[in-house]
Amino acid sequence: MLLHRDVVVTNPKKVFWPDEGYTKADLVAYYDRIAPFMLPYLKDRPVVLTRYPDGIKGKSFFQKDAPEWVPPWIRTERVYSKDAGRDIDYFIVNDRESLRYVANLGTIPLHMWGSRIGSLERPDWLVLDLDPKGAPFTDVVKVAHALHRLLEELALPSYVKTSGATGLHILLPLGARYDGEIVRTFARLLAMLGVEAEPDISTIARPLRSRDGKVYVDWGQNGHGQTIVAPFAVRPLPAAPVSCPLRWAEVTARLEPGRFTIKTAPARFEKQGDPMAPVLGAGIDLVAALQGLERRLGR
DNA sequence: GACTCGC
DNA sequence: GCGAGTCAACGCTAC
DNA sequence: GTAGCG
Ligand SMILES: [Mn+2]
Ligand SMILES: [Mn+2]
Repeated sequence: MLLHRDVVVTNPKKVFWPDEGYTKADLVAYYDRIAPFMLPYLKDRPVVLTRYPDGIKGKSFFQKDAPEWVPPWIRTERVYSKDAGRDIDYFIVNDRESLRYVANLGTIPLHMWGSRIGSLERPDWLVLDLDPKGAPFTDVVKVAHALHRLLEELALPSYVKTSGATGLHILLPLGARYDGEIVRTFARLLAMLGVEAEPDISTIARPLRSRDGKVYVDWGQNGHGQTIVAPFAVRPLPAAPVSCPLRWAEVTARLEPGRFTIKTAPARFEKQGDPMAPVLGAGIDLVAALQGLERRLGR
């Protein structure tokens, strides 16, 4: 492997979260400490950085294309973008120093593809993103439970995390077994069934104005080049909350997603381990799942 | 945040 | 050596 | 073709 140099934090005392006084050094220290839990998810995936070089109150921008000047030990992978009509050299964050490097660029959240280099057309998970738009978080919990019940009926394993902001993400393991197009279709079907179970409080309608007060069941992040906020990613919000893997038993009306921050999350996972880790393991049998759904519709 | 350019 | 200027996103659906 | 959304 190319020789790494240790990433020295530039401007370590720069305040990134003014209300709390958290600094850029705090951000990098968090990513450094959570790396053992976070890196398995990032491994071999194109990532999208959301950079806030002047902290959460400053101007931000997305970054997909790694500049020419990144050090040679930073891995990048070239992926053709049809829409942009060009190649993009995505950052690949497979080790602690690379994570420290992108954090030092002022990256607060990292988003990641659902698929890996070598199997870019076959995602490792299906994701449903439950987003309250003016809805109470307790409604997000209700919709999550409706989906969890449905998935249990179908004998499908699922894992849940906070988005770090106001929503929840439900992931099903796929093990890169299926083409993204099929996955997308199945995700839309699951989203529709979730809304069917909780029609008064959820929707799959895309326009923001038409979903006010409801939980948006977003299946659209399943697809080529689509991303989700990585588990353990930090959000540019007061208190520096993080996307936090949960046990299903924790998903109750009393769940407070804001409790999980760069200050509280590391101890939690060092103590309890990561309940979402199995999503990276063996994938479900989609054909059997569709047969199960057919039986269910027959009743 | 980090690079390049002009002075 | 310094300040100024520049750059850092795309995929997809619904209309 | 593109506005809207993530
Ligand atoms: Mn969301
Ligand atoms: Mn700056």
